[in-house]
Amino acid sequence: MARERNTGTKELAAAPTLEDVARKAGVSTATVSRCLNTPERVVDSTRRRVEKVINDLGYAPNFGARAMVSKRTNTIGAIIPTMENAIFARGLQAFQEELATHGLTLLVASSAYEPEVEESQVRALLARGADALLLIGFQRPQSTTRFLKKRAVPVVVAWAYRDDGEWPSIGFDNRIAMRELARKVIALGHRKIAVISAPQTQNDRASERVEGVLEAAAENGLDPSAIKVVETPYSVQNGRAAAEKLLQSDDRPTVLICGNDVLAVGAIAGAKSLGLSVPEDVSVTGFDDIEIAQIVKPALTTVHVPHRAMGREAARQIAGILTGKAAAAGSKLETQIVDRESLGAPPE
Amino acid sequence: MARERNTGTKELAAAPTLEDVARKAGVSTATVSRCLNTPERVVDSTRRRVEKVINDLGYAPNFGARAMVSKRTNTIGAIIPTMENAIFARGLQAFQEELATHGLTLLVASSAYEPEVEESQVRALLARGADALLLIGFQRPQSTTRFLKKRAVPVVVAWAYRDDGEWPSIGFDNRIAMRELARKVIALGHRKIAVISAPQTQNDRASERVEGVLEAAAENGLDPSAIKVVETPYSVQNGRAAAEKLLQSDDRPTVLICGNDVLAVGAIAGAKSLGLSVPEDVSVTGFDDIEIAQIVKPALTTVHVPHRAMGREAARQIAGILTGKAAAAGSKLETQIVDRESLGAPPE
DNA sequence: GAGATGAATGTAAGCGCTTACATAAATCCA
DNA sequence: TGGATTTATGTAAGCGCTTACATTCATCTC
Repeated sequence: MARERNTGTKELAAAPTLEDVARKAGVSTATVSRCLNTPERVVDSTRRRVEKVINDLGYAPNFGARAMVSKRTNTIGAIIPTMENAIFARGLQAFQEELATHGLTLLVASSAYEPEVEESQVRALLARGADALLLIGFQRPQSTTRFLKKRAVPVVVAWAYRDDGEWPSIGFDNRIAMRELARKVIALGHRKIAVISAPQTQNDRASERVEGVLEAAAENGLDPSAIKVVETPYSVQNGRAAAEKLLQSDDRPTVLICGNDVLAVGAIAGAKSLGLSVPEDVSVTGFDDIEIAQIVKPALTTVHVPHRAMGREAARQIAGILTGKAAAAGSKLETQIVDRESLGAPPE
Repeated sequence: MARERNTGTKELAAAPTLEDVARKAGVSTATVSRCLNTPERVVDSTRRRVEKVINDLGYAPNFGARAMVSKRTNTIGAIIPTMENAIFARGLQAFQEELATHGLTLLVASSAYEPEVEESQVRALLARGADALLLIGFQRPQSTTRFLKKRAVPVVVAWAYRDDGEWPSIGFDNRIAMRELARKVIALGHRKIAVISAPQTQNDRASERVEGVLEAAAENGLDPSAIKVVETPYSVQNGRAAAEKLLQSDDRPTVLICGNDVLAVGAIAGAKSLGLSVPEDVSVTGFDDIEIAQIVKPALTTVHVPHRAMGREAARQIAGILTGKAAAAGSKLETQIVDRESLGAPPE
């Protein structure tokens, strides 16, 4: 009677299978499967009996087996650079919520900003049957792109926008957004500008933002090469350290343009620790407009990114591709400068 | 020659299979499988040939098929209440890192603090083959517990500690931690205490923290029923709104004890918006000691939770269970009050 | 009331992989 | 040099599921 299973050293009780349910309910596996997938095709009395057994046994269909035969997992993979800070959290949440309304499940992996990790996550997610992928930014090794192309996986890129990119993208133009902010900074009279950026290699968002600053400088007759650019991974601590170093140099900048809000919050802390007040002695700007930007004192002048709209739209386009309704066209979103307290005129 | 596949409307190119690789490399599927799993059992020349084909084809083994036959996925599922704020981020990151050193992969799902969502996530994660689960806190519907017991899945609970719990837990005693903090508050002279908590139903961390406050009050001869407890979901906005309401009441509390740092940061903002200064007019305390606690002005007096240690230890115990080395014993961690600026003596 | 119709259920193939077992080839030793 | 041993590779079963097709049985229709 008892089936011979689980003879190894494993402690996990063997999960009940479709067949277990079928046997106990006195029906065929096909009927059980139908109860799960097309209940209207099973007569009530049978269905109730089967459902009871399913409950009694604590049965849950084996996802792998199901995926293997139906070739569809309704799972979308997303690979974000980090979970540590809030940069991607809100957008991802919205992405998830919107996916759910289309019956899709999200699987998240984080690459720690390492291209090789990203590639292995891509493989892992596809092996797990992800029907489509959400990636951040365009910059990645050829090998990853080639692999993705070969597999012809639907891919959507977010947090960046490019209309001639490898894949449709839902995002904004990082360069232009930052250029606008830099123009505003320069218009206020700042001439000694320093930038605190994330490492620019393999991070197009970071490098485009820096470009934006340099462009605005050039436009205004400033020497771009005179702008100090410090690179350091996104973290409050790093932002603080970078700011302290920059502000202790002989030729102190009057403004610190930061690659994102996390660095900017650190920069404010760094300025304060040196006894400088923001924005009277030195101005600080951020990018992203995450929650913390409103909380820090002085509140951060930053670039607002429509995170939720971006996540939602990305999910919609993916759902569109998967149902064959529409080839995703990408979508360019607008950012907007949020004027708060941390940016003022330069001293004197 | 070409295999007949992918005849549906799907756009996804059929992923290459083991057999595709085998055919192209002129070997059997068993050999290809061995190249992947036990390369030392394949002669060099063959292995190199196979590896080349694997690369050319962009082959990645189908995870579902693999899991189905090997009964092991090396995947651990974690279900956290929310990804929105940073509460769980750091601990989860450490959990992940430690899992990786044991060759285990993390799959994260979030329940949005909804018990039914949690249960469905449990099922989804197990269907996906999770070898073990990390859950937050002990409180959940019977049905979920029953299901988990029936399946005999290894489960470890974090962010709470109980030595007589259903499962081993890696965490701390929320009640005692909060009681210590409340004692300190009362010792400073506060008598009009209000609590801003997350909704207590189905959240043992929240309810135990509230209990801790009431206990400290009772110990000190205060009437626990005189303590106002406001419940609102964790968010800065909600914390702010709750604080504003509380601080505008006739009998204004002199301290707002908040269920976590996110609410506390909101509470500080609320106090300020009413023109009250913290801690001179009203004190505020938090719980968790997330990054934001040091950034907000005034810096938050809060309970430091060893997030990273907790995540790491949870991962170790899970790895221990899975390798059969050790039955997880759980582990009680110590929290510690961090004295910063937001808690002072009551006014007058 | 006999054949047609349709609803409910069963049968069995096959998805991509691992692995026990079978076989073939290479190496060894007296 | 021939049989025993070792090493490399192949063969095929079976993991849990879905689904096309086959079967059974109750209802109709004239």
